Order: sequence, then C-alpha cells, then structure tokens
Amino acid sequence: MTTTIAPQGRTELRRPDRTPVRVLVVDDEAPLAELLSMALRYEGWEVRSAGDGAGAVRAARDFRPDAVVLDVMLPDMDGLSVLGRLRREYADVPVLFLTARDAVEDRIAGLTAGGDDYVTKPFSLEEVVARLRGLIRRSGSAVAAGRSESTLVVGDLVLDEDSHEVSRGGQSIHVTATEFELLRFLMRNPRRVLSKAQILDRVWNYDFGGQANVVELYISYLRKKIDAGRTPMIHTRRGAGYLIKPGE
Amino acid sequence: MTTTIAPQGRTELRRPDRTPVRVLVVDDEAPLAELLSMALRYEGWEVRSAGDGAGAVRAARDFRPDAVVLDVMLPDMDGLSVLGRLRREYADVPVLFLTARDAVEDRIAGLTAGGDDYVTKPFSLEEVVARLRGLIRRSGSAVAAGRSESTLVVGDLVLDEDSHEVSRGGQSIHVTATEFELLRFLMRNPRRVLSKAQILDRVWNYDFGGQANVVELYISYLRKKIDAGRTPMIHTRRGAGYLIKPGE
DNA sequence: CCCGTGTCTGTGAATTGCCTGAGAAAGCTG
DNA sequence: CAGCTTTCTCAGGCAATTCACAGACACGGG
Repeated sequence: MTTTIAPQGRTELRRPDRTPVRVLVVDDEAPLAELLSMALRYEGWEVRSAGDGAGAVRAARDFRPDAVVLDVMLPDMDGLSVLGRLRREYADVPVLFLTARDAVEDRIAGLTAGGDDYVTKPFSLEEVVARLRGLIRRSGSAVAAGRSESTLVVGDLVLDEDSHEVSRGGQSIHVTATEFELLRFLMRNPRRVLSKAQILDRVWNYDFGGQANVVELYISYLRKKIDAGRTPMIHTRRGAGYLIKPGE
Repeated sequence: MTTTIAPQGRTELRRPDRTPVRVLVVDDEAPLAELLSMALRYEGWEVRSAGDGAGAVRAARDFRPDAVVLDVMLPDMDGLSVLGRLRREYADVPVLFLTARDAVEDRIAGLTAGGDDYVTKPFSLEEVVARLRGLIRRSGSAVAAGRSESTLVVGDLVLDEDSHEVSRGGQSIHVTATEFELLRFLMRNPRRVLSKAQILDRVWNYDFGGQANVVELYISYLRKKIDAGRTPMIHTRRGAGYLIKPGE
C-alpha cells in the first residue's frame, strides 16, 4: 500500500526581485543549527551559521545579517558577551535568543526589553520562524520578512500572529498554544495537503517523541472550535493528510 | 558505484532548449537504485547514482544535481551525515529521503522541516517522481521540472497535486489515494496507451504481489467517478492497455 | 456466427486510517 | 498548595479503502 503524503509547500513566494533577508544562526549543537538553517532557508531567507561566539562575531562582520538567532549557551563565551560584541559594531540587529526552559528567565527578560525576543528549547520550528519574522518586520531593516501583515486570513477565519487571536465570522475563538500553532501552519498553507509527518515536524518541538496521533487529536480539537456548526474548513484527505480551505 | 547514462527522451520532449534536470540517486541496494534511475531517466531527467555516502558527496561535487534522492540507511554513514555534507557545500539542493515505514518517527523527525520531503519504502515510482517534481518545482533552482503548475489538465478534467482535488467540468469529484495516483499517471501521459504492467509498476508499490487485475478494477472505479454519464475520457485498447484523452 | 481471450464489475472480507472519549500527568495561577 | 488548563497516551469504534474472487460481458479472428 502506498502512503500518499503531500508535497510540502510554502505560502508566499520568495521575493524574487529583492535581496533576500539574511539570518545568522549561532548554536554549537551542529544538528540543531542544521535543522534551523534548513527551516529558515525554506522560508526564503539566506542563512549563515556559526558554532561559537568568535565565529559569530566574525560571520556577522562580513555577512551583515538582518537578524541573529543566538543560543545563550555557547562553548567559548556566553550569549551575553556575544550580544555585546555584536551590538558594539552592529547596533540595530534584532536577536532571537535560544535558551533552556529553566534557564535564568530574568536575565533574558532584561535583554528582550530592547525589542529582541526569545524562545525556549526545545522549540518548534513554527515558533522560531514566526518570532523571527516578527523581529525582522518590526526592525524594519529589511522591509519585509516575506509578508507585511501579521494576520492570516482564510475565508472568514482570521488569525493574528501578534496577538494570537483567532476569530471566525467576527466571533472570537479561544485556542490553546498548540492549537494556535497548528492552525497557523495550516493557514499558511491553505488548500495544500499537509501530511501528519510534516505537521509534526513543524508544529511540535523538535524533540517530540510521542505518538503521531496527537496530530489527529489536535485536528479534532480545532474542528470543534473552528468548524463547530459552520461549514467545515478543515478537511481530511485520507491517506494523505489535512488541509484548510475556505468553505464554499 | 557511480553510473552515468545519457538522458533519455520520452513523452513530450522536456525542455528541449534547456539543460536537463539533474538528479542524484543515493541508495546501497543496487536493484532499487537501478529501478529508480530508470524511472527518473524516463522522466527525461539526467541521473547519476551512488551506493554510499562518500560516493554521494563525490558525485554531487562534479555532477551538481538539482535534486537528490537519498536513502537514510547507508552502509558507511547515515543519511543525516550525508545530508550535512551535501548541504555544507551545496546549500540549497532539495532532498527526497527514502526511509523504512517504521523508522519515520525518529530518524526523519525534522528532515522534512526544511522543505525537503520523504517517501517510505516500499514506494511507488509515481510517488517518487511526483514528490521529486514538487521539490524541484519549489526549489526554483531549475526553473521547471517539466511544468510550472501543480495542476494537471486534460479536457475538462482537472487534477490538483497540492490539494489532491479532482474535478470534471467544474464539478468536484472525490477519489481515494490509489485512484488519485492512477489518475495522475494517466493524466501525465494523455493520449498515450499505458499497459497494465506499466501502470502496476508505476502506481503500485514496487513490492506489490497481488493480482494484475487490480488495475482493471481501479480503472473501473475511476470510470464510474469521472466518466459517469459524460463523454468517456478513459479508453481501453484491448490487448494493449488504457489511455486518457479529452472527449471530442 | 462462434469461441476464446481479455476485460468489466458486483460482492464481500480483511485491513487500514481516522476520530474521539476518558483519564493521567504536567503546568499555571492565585 | 488547590484548582483549573493544557498536553498527551491509550484504546474502542466506525467507516473508508483495498483487494481477491468469480461470473458476466465484449471484442475480434476464424
């Protein structure tokens, strides 16, 4: 039997005429840096990566990134020193920190005051991409991180990536964090079948080791909230995956 | 092992003016690599193959493929290391992973996140070709893998490979996963007789051991769905096979 | 016009894939 | 720390799908 899984797609095209957004990834865990780079390239961004603080500073110098993804735990110097050096010569670049969940929240909190942001490890790729997009959009250094709006619209369904608000037909709907990310991923790929594996890859944390049927479960949750009563927008393609599209 | 065989024409002449799409196949099971290579050449692509990771990296260097088909289980290094090396010197090449069905959960996690894709063994050739086509189309490195749209059209029959939707004369038609693949194969070869053996080879998994009359059965299913009432588009050539063409 | 081979299709059984309720565990909030 | 929310596992149940089988049918050569 053939498992049919949909090809993967991106929502928007890739600003073919503009110089691409440049992102520097700084993390000493190679596989993680690799994973991030792949995901960010897929967003149409140009990516360079460095494995330590010294390398980061060097790379920043000639790469001149529009944003930096920075692990706060690095072998040679800690993230804060790296940040200091980056800022010294390159004041405005927005930074997305990667930090362990239990790590000193306060220090990070202070840092993000400047308009930077952070995500805790383990993260989901959707999360990182979304935050980065927000940072770049707000920094304005590169005019667009692929889209100018922070709102996704499919039919009468609206999702605001900034406020995390969802509404259908004007009526506000409460969704949990996971539901939100799943819905965002679906809405960024409207009318495109997304396989359970793809969804798992993007929406769940990279170290998630659970059952693939969480996806089914959350689809079920979303349907109860989004499609309840109304014309269904979330559709199952048996043997292939799920897709969202406006009701007729 | 590195085999090079000249690209081979077929169906419509693919991009006669352009340099052909180049695909690198990496698999240590020789018969499988052979099967794949043949199928891909048949698509009009230029194929090279390698049997291990080292060979893959070497081949990539001078062959500069537009896409790579990569078995995640290789004798010398695992697929991830190969991927790493390929990416290091050749960042944007899209990769289609081949993986055992049950290995999906752990090893593949994260791989498809970057826009790559995968199929599980045993696969159908139709599946592999379709995925590869999608990857190449989206990567944009080679502008066209034969077509720019994700939609196949024959007469008033339309099949969308992204949404997995089929419609005739504007009326939407539900098809199952197998029906979808069969129809896709027919529509990709309009007005051309396809033998039952060919269909079995392309649409069913390569290890399918069943009765050859499943093809007849599924043709029958498709006819009920797409030809019902209307001018028939699926025709039988007794003793030869089937073909699809627009009604008069 | 008849027969044989090749094709079509109804029936039904086994399998697979999906949905969802119940509840355990972990996280948050006040 | 108690109570509420959220995430996730597990397992039962249902429905769609796949496929084998076998008899009916149709085409075309003689």
